[in-house]
Formats: sequence, structure tokens, C-alpha cells
Amino acid sequence: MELSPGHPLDEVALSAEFGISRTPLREIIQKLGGEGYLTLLENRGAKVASLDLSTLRHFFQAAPMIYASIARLAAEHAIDSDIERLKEIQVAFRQSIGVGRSCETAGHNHRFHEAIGEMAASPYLMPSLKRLLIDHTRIGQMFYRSRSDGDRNRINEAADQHDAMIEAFAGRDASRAVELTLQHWELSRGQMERFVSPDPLPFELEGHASAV
Amino acid sequence: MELSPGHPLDEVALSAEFGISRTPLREIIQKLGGEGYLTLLENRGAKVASLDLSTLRHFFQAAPMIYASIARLAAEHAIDSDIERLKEIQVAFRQSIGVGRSCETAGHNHRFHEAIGEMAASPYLMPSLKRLLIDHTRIGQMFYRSRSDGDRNRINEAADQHDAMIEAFAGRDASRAVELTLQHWELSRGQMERFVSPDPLPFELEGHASAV
DNA sequence: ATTGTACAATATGTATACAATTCACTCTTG
DNA sequence: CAAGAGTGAATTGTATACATATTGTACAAT
Repeated sequence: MELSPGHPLDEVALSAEFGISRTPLREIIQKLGGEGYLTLLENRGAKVASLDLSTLRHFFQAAPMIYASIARLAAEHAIDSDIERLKEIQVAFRQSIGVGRSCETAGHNHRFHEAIGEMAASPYLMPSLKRLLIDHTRIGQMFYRSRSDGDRNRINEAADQHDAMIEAFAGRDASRAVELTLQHWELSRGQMERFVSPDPLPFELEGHASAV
Repeated sequence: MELSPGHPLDEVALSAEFGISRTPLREIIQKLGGEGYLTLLENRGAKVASLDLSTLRHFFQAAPMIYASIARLAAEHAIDSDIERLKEIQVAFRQSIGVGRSCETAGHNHRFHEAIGEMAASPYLMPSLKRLLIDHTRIGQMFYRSRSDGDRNRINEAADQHDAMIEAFAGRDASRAVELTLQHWELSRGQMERFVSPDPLPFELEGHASAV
């Protein structure tokens, strides 16, 4: 998340940075490429996956369906140890909100939803969930970065929704879990749309004061 | 598909077999692992992904939803070159039925459905589709292997459905494409279920002739 | 002045050698 | 006789060196 989309990767520089040889680094790059973090080019190395308009459109199309399906399966398959794990992540998530490091908060949120995916235990939906979560975290980093009063309220609302979701999973209530998941998605979607299309800057037009 | 599920892979033997060094072979293994063909174990190499009962259950749960979603998007996004590609694959598919090599037929079928996925152009649904197709091909290999009259009829029916699907895509008819896709799925599902739970062997029970 | 070609530099792909971990077999001990 | 520890063989993980491909720059020709 430190590198912007499309940024090319230098194998020797990275291997030096992490203190490993090029061979294991290349294996990591292959793996990240397979997971969708990186785009691999033949004989031309790897670059950070891009996030263009078409990709964004597909993201908003696919996300609710996959998230809802995963939530339903997770509620059906939940065992006590899964719930405990979710609770642990949620504690860390709430703590990081207090501290205020956006990167950490985004990471805990990612892990929370990934853990739900693992509860669902579907090897066929998991790949798409992972791909969605990667870009959700990348797009939504602003969700946790900005610190206006409205944003802070929305982060706390998201945390409350996490708690409610945990309860639904604990009660094996699939339809409630789906319902909460879709509410959670709507909150996040609103925030992302607000980021993509923010309030316009104040302006003056031919001597008339702007309506801001 | 030559190796049965769970079979462990020997790196040196494979690198010798394909005439390449271990380094590029390992990268291929990493990639196949990420795509779900192989299960990677830390310090213990890779093995062919297993196909247990739980996995099979998830397969039947997830497949119709993903296939239908992909079909809808494919019909919406279809461009002429996509349709041409589908037609080409379909010709090869029909030819291989005539020749009768099951492995080839299964391969062409795989490519046909993968091409539909590429038409859909959704980076978020594609990973799950690929995972589904891998196991669909593995499970369904019997569909194209066995050559009873009933099976031969069903293969031809599947080919006819392919043609109908191409027409639906060409006409950008999303709901028709979804309808045909679900019919196609049902045909395949029936065949797979018939393989998992075939007619019982003839038997004799305490002197009474069996009803076979 | 612009375009094309050639050469050099840089980065990726591959092979081989070495280190570390695992597994199996044997030997010892209770 | 069984159980456990130790040793050795085999296999996986890592590093380095070399081959190959791409890209940028410089020079020449149109």
C-alpha cells in the first residue's frame, strides 16, 4: 500500500531491502501476482495492480453478492473457535481506531473480513473474496485515513456493525448475518463514493459568489 | 489430470521430465498452487489438490451462482472477437467428440467456459470461476471419458447447449444466457451425480434374486 | 530535424551449487 | 518387545552466477 497502482517493481532493490535473495523474492512476487496484488509482465517484471474505472465498476458489481454469500455460509459453518478469533481481531480493530493509525486499522479490518471468509470455508468463493478484499482495502484506505468528525463517526459505526455481525454468527443466524453484511457494505460504499466524488471546491463564476 | 488427488510431487523428477531446471519448475508449482491445482506444504513440497466430500459440497453450492453471474456479465460485455473465439473453441470441441479422446474434449470444454469468463471481464469473479472450472474438469472428466449411449447423447446435448449459448451471447441476451447456462449446469450436475452415485451392482440376498 | 538502426546497459529468466529441514531407519535402553 | 533418540539419506529452500531479452541512447542517413 506504500506504492501507488502501476508502480513497477525492481527485483534487486527489493531483495536488498528485505535482506533476501532474488529467488525467494521472485516466488513471493509470483504469489502476490496470483492473488491480484501485482500484475506480472513477461520479461518485463511486475508492477502494482492498477485500479482503473472499469475495475472499480466490476468491484461495485461483484462485492455485495460475494460478501453476502460468504456471510451466509460463515453463519452456517461457524464454530466456537472461529467466533473467538473474530472477537480477538475486533478488539485489535477497536484499539487501533483509538490510536489512530489508519494503516493498522485497515489491516485489522481486512483480517476481520478474511476471517469471515475462512469461516465460510468455501474454496470456490474464497479466491474472489480475497481479490475483493485486496482492492476494498486499497480503495478504502482513505476511509480509515481521513479524520473528519463525520468519518470518525462512520468508523465507529462500522465497528458497531462488526460487533453485531459477530453476534449473528455466534447465533448461527444466517439471514441476520447477510442483512448486517449488506448494511456494512452500504456504509463502506457510501464512504468510497464520497471519496471518488467529493464536494467540489469553492468557486466564483463571473462575479457571482458561489453557493458554498 | 494424470495424477490422482493427494499425490505428492517430486521436484527433481519433474524438472528432469520437462527438461527444465528446478527454479522455473518451482515458479510453475507456486502458480498452480495459487490457482488451486496443487496444495503447497511448507518444507514438504506440493501435492495434487484433494477432492473430499466437503469440497464437493461447496462445489455444488457455489457453481450455479458464479456460472450464472459470469454468463450475465459475458452477455453484457460481449464483443464480436469474443464470439468468434467461442465459435472456434466450439468447433474444436465438436471435432474432439467425434475423434473420441476424452482428455481433449474435457480440455476444449474447459477453454470454452474460461473464454466466457474472459468475456465477462470481471477480475473479481474470474478467480472463483477458474477454481470452479479446475475441479469441474477434474470431476467431470468421466463425463467425457465414458462412452455409453446415454453418455454420448448427453455430450452431444452439451454441445448443442454450447451453440445456443453462443447465440445468446451474440444477441447480447443476458437473461437467455443465464437460463441456458443453468440448463447446461443441470445436465452436467446430473452426470456428476450419476457418477458419484451409480446404479448398484447386481446382488443376491439370502436366496432371493435381485431386482436387477 | 526526424527517423531508423546499432550498441550498450540494465533487468529478467534459468541453472547449478549449497544450506537447512524433514523423514525413515537403526541402535540403544527401559 | 516396545519406545525413543540419534544418525544419515533425501528433499526442499536459498544464494549466486550466467544467459537472454528489453530498453534507452547515440549516431548516421534520409
